[in-house]
Amino acid sequence: MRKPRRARTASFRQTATNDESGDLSSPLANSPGFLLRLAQLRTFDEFYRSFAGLGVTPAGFSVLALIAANPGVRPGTIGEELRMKPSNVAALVNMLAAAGYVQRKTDASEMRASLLHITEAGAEAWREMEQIHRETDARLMEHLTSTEREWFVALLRKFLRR
Amino acid sequence: MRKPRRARTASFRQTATNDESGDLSSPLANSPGFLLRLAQLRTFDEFYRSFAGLGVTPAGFSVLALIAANPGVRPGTIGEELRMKPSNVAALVNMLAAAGYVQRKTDASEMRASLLHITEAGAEAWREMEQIHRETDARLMEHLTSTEREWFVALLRKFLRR
DNA sequence: TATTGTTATACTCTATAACTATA
DNA sequence: TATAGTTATAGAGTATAACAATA
Repeated sequence: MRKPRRARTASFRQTATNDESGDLSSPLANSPGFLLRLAQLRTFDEFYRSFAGLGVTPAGFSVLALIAANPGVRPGTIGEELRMKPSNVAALVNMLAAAGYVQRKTDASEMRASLLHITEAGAEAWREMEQIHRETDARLMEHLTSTEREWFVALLRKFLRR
Repeated sequence: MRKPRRARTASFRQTATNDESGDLSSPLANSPGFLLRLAQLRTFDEFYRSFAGLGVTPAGFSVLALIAANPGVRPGTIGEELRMKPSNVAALVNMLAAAGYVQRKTDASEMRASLLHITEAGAEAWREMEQIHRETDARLMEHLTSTEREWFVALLRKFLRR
């Protein structure tokens, strides 16, 4: 359920346009798509560093977060929110259920749907993870000023709006 | 060498803090790590949409870009720059070589190293891809004003600096 | 017949290990 | 012995297909 993450260091110094320290020309150094890819790699690295030993992946963490904040939420809703396929949501819920963090119930008025609830153990684990996650995000952003952080999040949100 | 990408729609409307349109509470809606993850998913979706039929993945594209811009570059340098393991760089170079886009030569003064060069066919393919990539990035950013775009890229670069 | 969800499985990407050749 | 690169392979994540149950 875990995943090691390690890689030779990457670096993108900022110069007028693209190049790197030595003499390497990086034609993608200003490509938002490429930069987002590297940014997410860094994000996962930090996640695994913080959550080592907790037995959760980023995906599992995000599913648990949604269930904790929305008791009775349905798998389909989680999939839309997190852009996961229904089958993969089910697999993650299975793992969370096996860990004793989550329970499936069935909606009396909609017998097809299953309603996801967090258990007491799940709520406790979530409280701990929430704290670690806050610290992880803080570490991710530590090179930015507080104004830059606000802009960064706001721009990411606008980037995602459709 | 391709990869389909499709998912049920995700949406994060912006409100004061976190919630979603209906009534879903999204505790991660302001988490940079989570937002970066979604942003990259969108990036890959757009990439595959644009490059459908061209037989390149984002990774292969980025390797070709570096070789095109840096004739004689070495696999190790590419790995550092793109945060790929040496073994995976080799596999991608194999694919690009099989496509006739890239050639391996050996450095006379460093017989261990292999120097990567783009072929004529590769250069031509790259010119086409470069154009498509520019359009893809433009589409990605179309919801942002030009000031926001500059900020977004600048902040991503700063976020990645170490 | 369409929708919701689950299981099973195939495919792709990334990481690790073993190996060759050169320094 | 350490470094650069490659091959082979295992593991994790994601997608597709088939199915059951309900609407």
